[in-house]
Amino acid sequence: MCEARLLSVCKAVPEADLARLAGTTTMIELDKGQVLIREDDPSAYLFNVTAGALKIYKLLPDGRRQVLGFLFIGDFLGFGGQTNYGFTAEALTPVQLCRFPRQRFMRLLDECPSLEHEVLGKASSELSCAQEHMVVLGRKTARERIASFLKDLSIRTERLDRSIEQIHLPMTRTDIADYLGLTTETVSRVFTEFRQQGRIRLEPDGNVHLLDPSGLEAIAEGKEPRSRERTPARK
Amino acid sequence: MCEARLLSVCKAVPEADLARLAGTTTMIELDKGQVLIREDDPSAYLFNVTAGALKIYKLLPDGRRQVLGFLFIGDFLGFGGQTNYGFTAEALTPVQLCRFPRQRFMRLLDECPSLEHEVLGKASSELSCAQEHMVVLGRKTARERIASFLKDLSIRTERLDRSIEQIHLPMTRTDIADYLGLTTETVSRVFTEFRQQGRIRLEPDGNVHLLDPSGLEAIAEGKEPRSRERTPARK
DNA sequence: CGACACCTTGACCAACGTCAAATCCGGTGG
DNA sequence: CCACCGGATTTGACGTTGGTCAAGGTGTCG
Repeated sequence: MCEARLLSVCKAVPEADLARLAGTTTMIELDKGQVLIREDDPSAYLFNVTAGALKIYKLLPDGRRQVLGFLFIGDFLGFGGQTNYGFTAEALTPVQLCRFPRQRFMRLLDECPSLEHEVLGKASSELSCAQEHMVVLGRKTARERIASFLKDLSIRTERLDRSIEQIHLPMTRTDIADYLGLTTETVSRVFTEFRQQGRIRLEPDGNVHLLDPSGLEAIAEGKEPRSRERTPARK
Repeated sequence: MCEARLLSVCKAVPEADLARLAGTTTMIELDKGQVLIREDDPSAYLFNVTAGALKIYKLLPDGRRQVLGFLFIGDFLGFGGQTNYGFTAEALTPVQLCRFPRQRFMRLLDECPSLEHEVLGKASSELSCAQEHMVVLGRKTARERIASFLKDLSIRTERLDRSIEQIHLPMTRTDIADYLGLTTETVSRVFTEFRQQGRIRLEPDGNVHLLDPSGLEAIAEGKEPRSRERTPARK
């Protein structure tokens, strides 16, 4: 009977089965900075975020880090690797989650097709997000990456709150850099550039106002004039 | 009753339901270069590759391209965007596919939990692949990207054929570049470097021999000293 | 044999990374 | 209330990886 139920996978579970789900579910709380799951650990549990924000990331042996995404209320966490987690998850803020034992949850899927539908839907939309992010990482410039990032957060914020032109960044510049395949310095420089251009306003507490959403949108989509464009040969 | 059945999602369908699935399924064939689905088109069908290879990609307005992946026999294609495709799919070789009407297929999922399990499994493992590729795109050098690419193909080849140290590249250098977030020139230069170091042998028909799998593995994982070359060139 | 698409190679260059230092800011303790 | 500390952020100078541009090579097919 959690408050986030309408946002979570649980919304797909009919009343009759809800008790069974609840019986095996534990409420978990984490402080900022605490690690929820560790890459390559056996995936004994699945989770549903009911409050707060997390980052998930993978590490290379030499310490390079790729942040795969940020999770907020309603996000589901755990599918992917069949037997072991494929990434580390760490709290960006104090976090509250529902924890489901993996085996039990999987068994419940058999008996509750609407739940499996819901989970498949979550997996599909995560896959879409991942594919969109590949475009960002593979083909966009630093400015385009930052603009895409701000736009994405704005859209996700919109789905929860209603304010679309003010967003909150619970993560550090380093997290953003590791998400976008950049360095903190580059992230900082682009933020400064956008600020000086009047496109955003940065507050010290991590709030950001999008003063020029459509301009950011244009940059994000690569519709902005770039110095050199691939146009039909000029000679 | 297709030959690829044991590799495809259909393997999860019990005999009883198989007729219903078959009744709505069409066999599709494409020539090299033909487009199967186009980004943003309504997703009326889902597909299962039964022969050949395809690439899937997204385009930016100015023509920049990100190849999201390559599909081979057994790969499933179509989930993701709920109502429209999220990418274009184009044949790299002559291709054969099973085509399922989306609506019908979705309805069949309700009645056949093992099929839905299978699809969810495919979606999950695609998500894992996508996340792994984010690390490649966001945090690896050109050499590491190429080494990762060769290793991935080697592992996928292993699952189908048995040869792990000889792989085939049905795609062009440009496709590889657009998959790895590089340019054709860089891909070509790294191939040349690996060839000169005796790590690979390139044949004109697209076959590649991995002469030094463990060296490539080390490079792919970023375990290689970031400095200069290694091992004497064997040519 | 020639056209064409693909691939390789070379010279140059710029976007972004690296390294270093200054600044900001929240928290802590006197 | 204020001085101080440490981590986060910003800013600047400079370097490098990989992109750009251009030319030439190679294989295929009609």
